[in-house]
Amino acid sequence: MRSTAEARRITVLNAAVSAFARTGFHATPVTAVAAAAGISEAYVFRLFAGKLGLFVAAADTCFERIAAAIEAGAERAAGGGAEEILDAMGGAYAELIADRDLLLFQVQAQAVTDIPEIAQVVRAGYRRVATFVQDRSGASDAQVQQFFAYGQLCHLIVTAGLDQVPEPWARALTAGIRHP
Amino acid sequence: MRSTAEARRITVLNAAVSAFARTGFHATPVTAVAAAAGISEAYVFRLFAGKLGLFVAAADTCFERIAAAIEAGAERAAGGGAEEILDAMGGAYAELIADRDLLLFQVQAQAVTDIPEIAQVVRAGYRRVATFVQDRSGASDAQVQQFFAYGQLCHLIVTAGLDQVPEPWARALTAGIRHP
DNA sequence: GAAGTGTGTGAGTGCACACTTACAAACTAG
DNA sequence: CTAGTTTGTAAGTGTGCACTCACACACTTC
Repeated sequence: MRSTAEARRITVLNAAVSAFARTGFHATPVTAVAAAAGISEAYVFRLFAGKLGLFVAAADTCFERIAAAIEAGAERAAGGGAEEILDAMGGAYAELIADRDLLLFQVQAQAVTDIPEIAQVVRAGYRRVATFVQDRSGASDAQVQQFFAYGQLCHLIVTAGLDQVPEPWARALTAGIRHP
Repeated sequence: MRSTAEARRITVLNAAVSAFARTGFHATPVTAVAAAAGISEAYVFRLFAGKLGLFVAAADTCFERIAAAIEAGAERAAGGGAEEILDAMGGAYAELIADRDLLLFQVQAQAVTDIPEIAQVVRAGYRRVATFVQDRSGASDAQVQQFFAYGQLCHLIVTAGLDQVPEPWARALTAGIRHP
């Protein structure tokens, strides 16, 4: 055996997150994912249940990575107050999305929530992250809400490239946002 | 003449905003827009410079409507403090996106900013709205930033359908958000 | 060494869709 | 009433892409 199917699946998923992040669900041919993973298109279809199955699996790993990063961030502020923990989580998240793939994938996933299977995995992903943030930080509802609001602002900053715009309105929107 | 080209363009743009909002740029065939507008696909291509030209034009009208709504909201709080004006703008925006088309279109547009022409029109749209909010409300940078952060949170709430989720984490994220 | 199982692909198939072209009908100007 | 302009469409064309199938190679088991 050249490789186990499970190992291939992981390779393909990494390629898929990257590819879908850049061009989105509908504009990304699975040939592109296959090429990036170094295998044939046909085998991708054997490993996953269609393009949709691949996207959903990629979304799953995406949220898993985000949850793990936030969890690790929280560890670093263990014992601190709610705001300190939230801040540490935010910092860990900022580091994680420095390569932009995870952030852009979330944006792409949000854009195709008209497909029920995707809407479901997006909700499940945010449920996982949000409950963890809430439970682990012990922050108030309002604080948690603010945490996610500024996270979403980060999506806008990156997709619209606002950190490259030297005008006052863009400076106001990007001020103090970590590493977008 | 059955109709002027300019009138047709407006009809088509309204249909385009609706259609693109639902299924996004790549998954929306221009036949769908043409059908919704009640004309032939071929004529859409005569009225606009390709599918991309149509999308960009639709984005333009989208941000124009948003700016107009916020402007009208600001009028209602004329003479008030920064926070009152911001609040009135937020209320006007919340009313505007009750039908979801304008909100979803923004999400779709953000997802295809890998296409330079779309990135440009998105930036231009936010420039227009953000400068107006900043200038007209007289609010601080931080207040303006917060305004947009919670606006973006609204996108998440609607696309993921969080207002339909009766769990605590979802309640925390949606608390106090106006009419998503 | 034969039979089975898991890994992998080349070569299709069929369809959806962006965009074009040739043509027709309505209206206008003189 | 005719020549020109504008509004409008039916019927293509070509291409990209999701998905399939028949087939081949590697490895194991007995």
